[in-house]
Amino acid sequence: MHTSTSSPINKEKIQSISKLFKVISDPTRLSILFLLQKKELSVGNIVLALDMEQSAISHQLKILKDSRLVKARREGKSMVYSLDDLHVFSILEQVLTHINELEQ
Amino acid sequence: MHTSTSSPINKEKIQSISKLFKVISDPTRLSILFLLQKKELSVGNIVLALDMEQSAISHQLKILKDSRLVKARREGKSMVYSLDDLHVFSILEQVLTHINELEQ
DNA sequence: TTTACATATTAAGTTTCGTTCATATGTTTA
DNA sequence: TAAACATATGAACGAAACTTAATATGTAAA
Repeated sequence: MHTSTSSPINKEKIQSISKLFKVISDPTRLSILFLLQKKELSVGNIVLALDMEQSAISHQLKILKDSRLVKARREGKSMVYSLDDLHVFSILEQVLTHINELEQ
Repeated sequence: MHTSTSSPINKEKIQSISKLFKVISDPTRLSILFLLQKKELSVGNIVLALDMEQSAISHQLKILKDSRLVKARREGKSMVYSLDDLHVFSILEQVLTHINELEQ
């Protein structure tokens, strides 16, 4: 099947795709996504896991949330984040396969 | 199958993945990749198709080539570029599907 | 109802990145 | 071999993005 026949690639689509890739091209955001694959986590726990400033993590979480890749809910004083887009994660796994193959 | 069991995600892997995504997160480079999916093209033809400066295209082609996503061969006075990594293109197609689903 | 805790937000500072301009390199043709 | 053509390269500029520092907001506990 050709992508070109089923859905032509116009400029808007290029923009959408590049925006998505830009979001998941930052190491911090990528790390957060891989962390959340295992289980949902509070901001504090993400900060601990990645050993970064709380403010930096919050900024990146906002970008992930605005892109609808993660969602958040309040739990007492904490905010608990989890993946909101499993399809994107399957893309990440495919890339991991790609990287692993390159290593060999 | 868990990625975490088959291949743990360490910092180097995160860096590799983010580098790859960074390369394909630029609209110009993405456009070039989609153009080359259909057929190989000379620099001049890519310039015509995207209506951009020759220098800008050359710079982006270099980045794509350094990342081993495209390859080049000389043909007379021209350089002809083609995809060098079909696996990355299958990732792009999956993303296209993702985008198309979001539209509906 | 203060105080402590957890996260979000704003602004500033620094770096990274893409484009443009000018020019160099390489190839063919006259 | 000089001119024309095709592409690559280096420097400079502006914009975008990430981090940090300071502070605001929201929730629970004392």
